[in-house]
Amino acid sequence: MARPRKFDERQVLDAARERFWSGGYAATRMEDIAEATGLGKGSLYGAFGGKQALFHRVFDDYCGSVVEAVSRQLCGNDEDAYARLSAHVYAVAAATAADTAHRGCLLAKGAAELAEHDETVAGRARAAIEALQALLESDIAACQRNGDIAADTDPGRLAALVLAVLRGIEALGKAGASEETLTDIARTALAVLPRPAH
Amino acid sequence: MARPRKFDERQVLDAARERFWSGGYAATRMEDIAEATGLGKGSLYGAFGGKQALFHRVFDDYCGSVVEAVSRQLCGNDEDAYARLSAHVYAVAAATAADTAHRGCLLAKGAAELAEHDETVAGRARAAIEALQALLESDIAACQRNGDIAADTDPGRLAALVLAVLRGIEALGKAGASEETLTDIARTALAVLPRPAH
DNA sequence: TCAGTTCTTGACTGGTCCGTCCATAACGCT
DNA sequence: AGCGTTATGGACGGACCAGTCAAGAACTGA
Repeated sequence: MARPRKFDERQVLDAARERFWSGGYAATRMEDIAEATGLGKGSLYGAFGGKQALFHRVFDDYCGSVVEAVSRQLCGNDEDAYARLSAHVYAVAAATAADTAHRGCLLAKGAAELAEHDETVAGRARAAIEALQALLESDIAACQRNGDIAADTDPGRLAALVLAVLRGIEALGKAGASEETLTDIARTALAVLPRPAH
Repeated sequence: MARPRKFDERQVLDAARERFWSGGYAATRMEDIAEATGLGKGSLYGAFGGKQALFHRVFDDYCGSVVEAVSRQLCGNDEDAYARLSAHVYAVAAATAADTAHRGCLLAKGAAELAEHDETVAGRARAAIEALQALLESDIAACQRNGDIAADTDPGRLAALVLAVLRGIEALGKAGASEETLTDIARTALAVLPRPAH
């Protein structure tokens, strides 16, 4: 009936994410995104509404995909729960160190720039953080059931601590800490988690 | 000989910091700062050179004052080293929770927005982080000498971990974590630090 | 009091950027 | 093929903003 879209929405969102991620919200121009995708500005506005709406869409997608990725890394049986936790913590350190451009995480960057004045961004960031904490808590509880972590500590508190360490690794990576430092932090954090008495 | 300045440089820097802190670099207009201080734009440019130069100045001052404040909190004799460490960790959690506007720390916010594209900001942030780590390490070493923390763990690594936790507390606070959560993280972090065997 | 220097102010410039608009293109249905 | 509908793309409007400039103000030393 009507003229079909020539572009793939997914690709446009990916390109937009790339731009917002490296430049930040304020410093990214809609024209940058238009050029990056080959679209005209009219199409961009027609499809997504405007700069803020586009960012919200990108931010939502990003938060969702982060939570989903962590969920895949942390869900499983009790026997491997500690191995999954350990792998996840090291993976965050490695990924942060590998991010030589020091862009950090879009979740952190977007929240830092906009959360104070944009309730939508703030709410979405809060929800993502809570989801991550819940995933960690459930994995840590599994570790406790399997005897890999002392059962006398509240798993929620340990999860909050681990989450803080992970976000801290991000932050230090952005400030230029070396891969060695970040890996050391990951190792030390895992090492200080309370082990059950034998 | 010449006409003296009517304004206090310190007050202008404070006002500028306030604006950059809540709005971010890109979203703050030089005119905002001019209005906040009652100065004309010409005076601002005459005294500080430009927007970027002014931000660098503000950022430098902020980093310096943070390091200095932490230094005051953490330096002292070995007997009180653990008490100082503990007080500092709780203080960061409390300060983050008290920051209801969720602006976080200008060091983190400025680095998040600009470090990728501004080598001066990146370098200054890195230097500040290293200074904070050194302060923590020296206090933790004092704790070890005094028998409050197990001496068989490298103080540098513990310091890096504590620093990551502190930065993580900041990040979670910005994402909307409750005061209770933040205080719990502080408590748990202190609790998991290795104690010497009796 | 006058000269010389530095500070102040706000209007102005040149450029940037968000968002709109419109002429045109592509498609399916009848 | 003709028509209605939706997508495209680029030019345009209007607002905003960093930085400049020129005219005048404030001060000191002679």
